[in-house]
Amino acid sequence: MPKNEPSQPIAPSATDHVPRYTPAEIEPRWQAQWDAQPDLYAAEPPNSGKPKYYVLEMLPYPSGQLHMGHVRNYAIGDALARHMWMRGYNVLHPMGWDAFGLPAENAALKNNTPPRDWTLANIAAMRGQMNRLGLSYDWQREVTTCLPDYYRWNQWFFLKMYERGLAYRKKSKVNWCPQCATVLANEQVVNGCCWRHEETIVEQRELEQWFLRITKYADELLRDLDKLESWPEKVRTMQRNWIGRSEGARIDFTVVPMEEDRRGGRLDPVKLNLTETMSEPVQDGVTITVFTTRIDTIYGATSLVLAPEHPLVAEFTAQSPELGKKVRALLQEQKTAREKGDMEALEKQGVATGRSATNPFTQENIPIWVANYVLMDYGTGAVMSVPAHDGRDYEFAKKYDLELKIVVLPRQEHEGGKSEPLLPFTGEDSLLINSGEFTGLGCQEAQRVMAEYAKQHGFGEPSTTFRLKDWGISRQRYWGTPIPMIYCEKDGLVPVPEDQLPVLLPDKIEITQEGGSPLSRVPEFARVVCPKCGGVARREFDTMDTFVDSSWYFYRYADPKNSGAPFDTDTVAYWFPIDQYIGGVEHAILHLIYSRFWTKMTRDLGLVKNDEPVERLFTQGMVIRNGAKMSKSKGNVVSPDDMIARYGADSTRMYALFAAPPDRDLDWQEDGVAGVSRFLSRVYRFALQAMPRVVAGRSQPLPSTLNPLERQLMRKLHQTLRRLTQEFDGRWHFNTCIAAIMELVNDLTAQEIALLSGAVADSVLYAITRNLVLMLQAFAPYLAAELWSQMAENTPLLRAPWPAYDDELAAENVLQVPVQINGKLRTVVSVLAGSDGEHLRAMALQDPKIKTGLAGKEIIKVVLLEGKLVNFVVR
RNA sequence: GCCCGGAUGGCGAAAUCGGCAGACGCAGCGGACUUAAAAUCCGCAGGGAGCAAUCCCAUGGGGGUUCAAGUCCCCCUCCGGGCACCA
Repeated sequence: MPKNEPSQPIAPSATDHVPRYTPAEIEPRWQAQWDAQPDLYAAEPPNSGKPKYYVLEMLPYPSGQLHMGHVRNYAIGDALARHMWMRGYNVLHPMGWDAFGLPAENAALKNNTPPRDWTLANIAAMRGQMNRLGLSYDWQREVTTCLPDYYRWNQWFFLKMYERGLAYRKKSKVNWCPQCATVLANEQVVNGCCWRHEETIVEQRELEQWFLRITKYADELLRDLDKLESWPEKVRTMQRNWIGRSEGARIDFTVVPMEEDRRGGRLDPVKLNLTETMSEPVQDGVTITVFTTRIDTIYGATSLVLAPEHPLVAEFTAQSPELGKKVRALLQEQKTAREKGDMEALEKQGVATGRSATNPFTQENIPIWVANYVLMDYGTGAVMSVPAHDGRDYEFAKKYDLELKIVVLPRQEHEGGKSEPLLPFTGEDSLLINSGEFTGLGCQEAQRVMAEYAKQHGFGEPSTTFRLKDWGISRQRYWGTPIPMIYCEKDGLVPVPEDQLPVLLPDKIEITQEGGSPLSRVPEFARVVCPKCGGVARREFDTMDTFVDSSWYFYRYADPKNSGAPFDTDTVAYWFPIDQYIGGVEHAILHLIYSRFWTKMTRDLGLVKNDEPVERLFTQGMVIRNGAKMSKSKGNVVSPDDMIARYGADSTRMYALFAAPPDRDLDWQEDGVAGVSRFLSRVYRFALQAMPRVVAGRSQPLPSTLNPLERQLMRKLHQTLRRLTQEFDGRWHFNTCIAAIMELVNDLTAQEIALLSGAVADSVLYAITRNLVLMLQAFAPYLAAELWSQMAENTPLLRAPWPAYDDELAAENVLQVPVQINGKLRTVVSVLAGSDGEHLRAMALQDPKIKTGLAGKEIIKVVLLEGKLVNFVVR
C-alpha cells in the first residue's frame, strides 16, 4: 500500500450510491417480521436428536424500565444462545418476570393504580424493550410469577413442605424493615440495613412467622459446592461463609447452688445490691450448655459468659434490679451495634452475676458473667471464656482483670521449655499443658478426644453449628403469594386442601400506608370455612417472600403450560441442569442459595433428578459511568431507549460487549457506542457494494489456487473464525471477538477498490461476506439479518451451521521473527513459514543491525525458536 | 482482621503456553473532500533525548528466577467487592 498519497482516489461510488446505514429503518422492519414468527426462537422437543443447551439470564423485576446492567446481561446471553444454535444445539432460551414485590404496592399508593395493572403494564413495556434489542427469547415459555397459574405452585410446594415438616411456624425475633413495613430474611439484611433501603436500619421484632427448613440441607448445600466447579470461586466462597459450618463440641456446665456460692463468698449481697428476701431462683443441677470449637482449651476456662438474652439471665437477675438494669444496658448496646453493623467497634462490657458454674473437666467453679459480645442467636448463647487463647475473651478479661490460665503452647516453645507465649495465643499447631490427663496432646487430637470424653461422661458431645438460619418467608404485604393456611378456632392450623388451590389474591383491595398485613382488611379473603370442621375460620394473612418465586422459575420454563403439576419430571430431566446461568454477582447468596435449596427439596419430593440447578454460572461485571455505579441519585444513568434511538440496538448491544470483557466492570462511554456504530456503517456500506459480486459468487466454486490477495483475506477470515470459536468455547472475551471482526473488516475496506474491481474471485468474496455475517449475528442480529436476506440465502440465519475454521488457511506464510541481542529487540526478520532454525539464524546474522550489534562481541549462546524468536546472548 | 478480584498510553482495553508491550476502539493531531461545516476517507500518535540514523526509559512499588517477565516466585502500596466479636 502506498502511504501518504492524498491524491489517491477513494472508491468512487462508495459514498454516493450506497444507502446510509440506518438502524432506525432496518431494525423495526426486522423486528416486525420476527414478532410475526412466534416459533422463531422456540426450542425443539426433547426427542429432536440434537444435544440440548439451556442458557438462562436472571429474570428481572418488572420495574418498567430496563437499565444498562440488564442490557449487558442479556447481550451476553443472547450472543451465546445464537452461537449455540449455529453450533447445532437444541437451545432453550426463555425469559420471564419476577413480578411480585413491594414496588407495585408503593406505586399503587402513589398513582392509585392496582398493583396488578401496574405490574402487567411494566411487563409489556419491558418486553417491548427486549424485543427492540433483538433478544432471542422464546416468549411462548414466558413465566410471570404474579399470575395464579404460577403462584399456585408456590402454594402447592408450600403444602408439600408443610406435610414433611419443612415448613413450620414459630415465634421468633425477626428482622423488620420499617420502610417496607414487613419482615426480612437474614439474607435480605445488608450491614444491618434493608437490602432495598440501604439507609433504613432493620429493627428486631418478635413475631409469629413461617419458616422453611433450609438448615436441613445445610450440610449438603455446603458439600455440593465442591461439585460446582464451573461456578466462580468467589460465589462458592461467599456461600461457604454464609452457611458457616463450624465443628466443635457442646459442653454442660452445672450451675452451683446459690447457698454454696454464698458460702464461697462469691455472692456479696451488698455489692450486688440483692434484696434480703430472695428465694432460690435456679434449682440445683441446672446446666448451662456452651458451644466451643476449642474444647482443647477448656482447662483454661476462667469464666462462663452468657448473652444478655440467655434465658437463665432473667433468673439470675430476678432478685437484683440493679443487675437487671445493667443487663438491659448490655443488650441495648449489642442491639445498637448490630443494627449499625459494627460489632467490632463495640467495647466489650459485662457484668458478673455473682453466681458460678462447675467446669466438668476440672471441677473448678468459675464465675458466670453476662456480656455484650455474646450473641444469643449463634451456638447456645453461652461461651466458656478462655482469655489466654481467644482474642475476644482476652480483651474482656483484661478489662475486668479476670484470671488467665495458659493451657496451650506452640510446639517450639514446648520443646524449648518456655512457658509464656505471646497472649492471646490461638495457634492450633500446638500442644496442651496443664490439662490433666490430656496434657501433651496436640490441639487437633485433643479436640476429638475431649469431645468424645465429654460424651462418654454424659456432660457434652461433639457438635456442629451453622451460621445459616431457617428461611423466614412470611411477609406482611399484599402483593405476593398467599400462604395457603387456615386458622380454625377448633382445629387450629389447617392447610388448604390441594384441590382448593390456588388461594387467589383478591383483586379488590385498597392499598394504604397502614402497617400490618393488608389481606387482613379484606373480609372476603380473610373469612373462610374450615376444611376440617366446616366452621368459621380465617386465612393466613401473610404472603410469601418473593425469593420463593425465583427459587424454581427456571423449572417452569421447561414445561410452562402444565396445569396438573409445577412441571413434568421427564421434561425437566431432559433440560436440566441449566448449562449456563448468567447474572449479577449481587445474587450470589440470596437467590442462588435458595435455588439450590429448592432443587434439593424438590428432588426429595421426587420431582427432579438433578442435585443442583445450575451447571455453569457466570457473573458479569457492573455497568458504571464516570467511575460510579449508575444510579438516579448520582445522575449518571444512561437509558437503553436513548441509546437505541440514537445508535440502534445493534450498536448498543455490541458496545456493551466490546468495551470490556464480560466479567469486568464496564465504563459506559457514549463515544464508544458511536464508534461501534461507525464500524457497523462500514460493514453495511462494504457489504452492499460487494453484494452483486457476492450473490454472483454464491453458485461458483472457490478457485483451486488462491491468488495472493485471496490468500491474505482468507487467512484473516479463518483467523477471525478461530478466535470466535475459541472464545465462545470458554473464555468469553467477546471484546476481543469484536476487535477481531473489526480487523477483518479493516482489511477488507483497505482493499475495497481492488475487491470491487474484481481482484478476487466472486466466490471468495462470497465466502468472506457470508462468514462475516454469520460472525456478526451473535453481536448485531439486525444487521446480520438484513445482509443475510440480501444475500438471498435459503437457510434461516439462526440455523446456518457455524463454519469450522481451517488452521492451515489461518496460518501465516511469511513470519516476522524478532531478533534480540541479550534479550533486547534489535530487529525483525521475515522468513517463510516452515523454514528451519538454521535458515532463521543465517537470516538474522545477515541483518545489518545484528552485524553491528555483534561486532567485537563473543556469542555465548543462541536461543533459537523456529518461527518465533532468535536471541543472541553475547559478552 | 480474613477471603476474593483489580492496577498496562490522555481514556476503554489487547497480549489465551515465559518470547516484538499497547491489537481493536475512543478522544487528539495533520491532511483530502467542501464556499464552509458536519459526515466520510487517508495518515500520525506510550514517554524522554536527538536534525537524523538511533539510543534510553516504560505494564502500581521493591526484590528474585530466566537467554528472555505485564505474564512465574517473595515482599509492599493503593482501589473495588464479600465476610466478620460466629465462640
